[in-house]
Parts: sequence; C-alpha cells; structure tokens
Amino acid sequence: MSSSSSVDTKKGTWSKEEDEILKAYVENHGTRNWNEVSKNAGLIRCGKSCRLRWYNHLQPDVKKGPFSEEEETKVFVFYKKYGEFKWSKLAEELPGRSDNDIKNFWNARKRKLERRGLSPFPDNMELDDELNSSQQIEDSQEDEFHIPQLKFRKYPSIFDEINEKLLDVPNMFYNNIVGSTSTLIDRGSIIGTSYIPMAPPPPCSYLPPPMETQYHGDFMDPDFWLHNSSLDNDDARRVYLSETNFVDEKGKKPISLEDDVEANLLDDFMDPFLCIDFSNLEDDVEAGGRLFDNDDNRNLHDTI
DNA sequence: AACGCAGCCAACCGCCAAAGA
DNA sequence: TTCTTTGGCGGTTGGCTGCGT
Repeated sequence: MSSSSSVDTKKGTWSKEEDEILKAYVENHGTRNWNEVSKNAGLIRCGKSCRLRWYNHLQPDVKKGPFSEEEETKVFVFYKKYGEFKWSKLAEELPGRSDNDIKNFWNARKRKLERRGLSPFPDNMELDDELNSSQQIEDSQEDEFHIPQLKFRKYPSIFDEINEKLLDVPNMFYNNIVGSTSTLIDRGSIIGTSYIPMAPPPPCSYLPPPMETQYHGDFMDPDFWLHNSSLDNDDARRVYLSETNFVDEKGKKPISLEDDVEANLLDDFMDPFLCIDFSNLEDDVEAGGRLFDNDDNRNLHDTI
C-alpha cells in the first residue's frame, strides 16, 4: 500500500489542531506532494488523508450546508447530459462542492426516494428526449452499461412484459445476468438506472456469450447467436464454459465463472442458458420499431 | 429518560492510471 | 522498458445527531 497502511498513521476524525497545522502548511508551501505535506507539517496522517481533508473541508472556497436548488438542478442536468454521474467532473461544475459532497447528496437522495418507491430524479425530468439525440447515444456507447438503459426507456410495454416475468427472480439474477440493480425490482418497474440486455431472440432469452466476451451485455451479441444457433444447449454450454473469458463489469479484472457463481451462491441463476418465455416480445418489437436503431440491433431484428 | 431507527456526512478502502525513478 | 510511488476516484463504512416511540 502506498500511503494508507502505515501502522504509524492516525485515522478517524480530524482535530481542530490538525486542521490548523495542515491549513497553515498548505497555504505556505502548497500541495505538490501530499506525503511530503504530511511529513513536513508534522502530522501523523497519511498523504491521502491530508489531501482529502484539504479538498473536502479546509480549502478556502469550500461550501457547506444543504444543496441549493440551482446546485441540485446542475446535478440532474449533468446526468441528462452524460447519462451517468462522474463525481469529480460534477465537482468542477459546482464550485465549492467536493466530489464527496455531491456523492453524499446523491446517495442520500437516491436512498430516501427509492425507499418510498420513487425515482430519485425530479418528476419534470424528461430523460428520453434528451437522450434521443444521436450525439447522446454515441456518447453513451463508451460505456456498454448505459446503451440498453437509453433504448429501453422508450418502451414501457417491453419493460412491463419483461419485468412481470422476472419479478420473482432474486436480485442477484438481475445483477449478474441482466445487469440491473436490486432497487428496481423492489420498485416493481424497470426505469431509471436499470440495464437489461438487448432484445433476446426466442426461444432462449439468455444466449451464450461470444467467445471474447467483455461484458455481460454481450450475451445478446447477434453474431454469436447466428453462428452458434446450430449447437444444442449441452454443446454450447461446453463451448461457453471452456472458451469464454470472464471479466468484471469494467471489462478489466479477470474472474472465473466458478468464483462468480460461488460468490453469488446462485448457480442456477448464473446459468446463461436459463430460458424465460418472451413469446410476446416479438409483437412488442414490431410495435416499438425504434428499438432496433443501430446495425447490431437490426441484425438481431432480422434474426427474430 | 431510554432506546431504536434513519439520515447525514466524514473518512477510509481498494483499484487504477499517471508520473517518476 | 519495468517497477515503484503518488494522486485521484468511486464505493462503502461507521459514527454522530435528531427524531419518534
């Protein structure tokens, strides 16, 4: 550990004296190296702790107290613009507020409202129109986990259909196969931060992923389905288990299927061949039309 | 007055990327 | 080019406080 595991460093709440020492040192010498700041100022804190204390509490323009209406609006506008929260970027747009402040604000709001079955977003916030622009969709494709969210929000009939069928499935099923969040299941409708794979071709809802799977989202890769549809389930399962490289949701950290399954204690629900009847989906797709608005999805549409 | 609970917020942890040696 | 250190970030935890019972 670079800076946080030393047995000599103090942890916990900062005292007034420590604050004054840190403030005086930073104002006189700056913050080029936080470990040096800690050492030279005579603090028994790690550099990271000093940095956090300075940026969140001690620097001159730091703002405390509840968020103003204007600040709240900026948070939501940011989400509208980028389709996700980046606390540090948001902090740049809210002078005086640290990323930690904004994160706390949002998490508290989210927890409170979702507990009541409400969306954490304001009632008058129309995400769909904004996200409908080609630029927004293009931006969102940098993160696989937001593409389905943007598209599926447009099709409440499909949401309801899918959700109705999955409501009884434990949360982990969503988290690992569908990729949604548990709070959505509690709410009983799929809106907000949910993520559901692209429209699954019948009869098997959850297809084997492509050989070079990077995300669970690739489960619905239409090419893979086209190339492997001749395999029976047992053969496809063997291919899937032996050749798939599992990684975490960010696509970086390798994980074994066994680890993942064991961690979640839900072997059955981790089964990518789990079949759920989406027999009505085709009608929904025809009715929705715009669901298939890029090349991959057009292929999928053809498949169906 | 005592207790439990929820909300808030400060702080920590672990991961990662950039910078430096 | 490789290894180490540092800073930055997001997720999470734990303590404090206020409120209701």
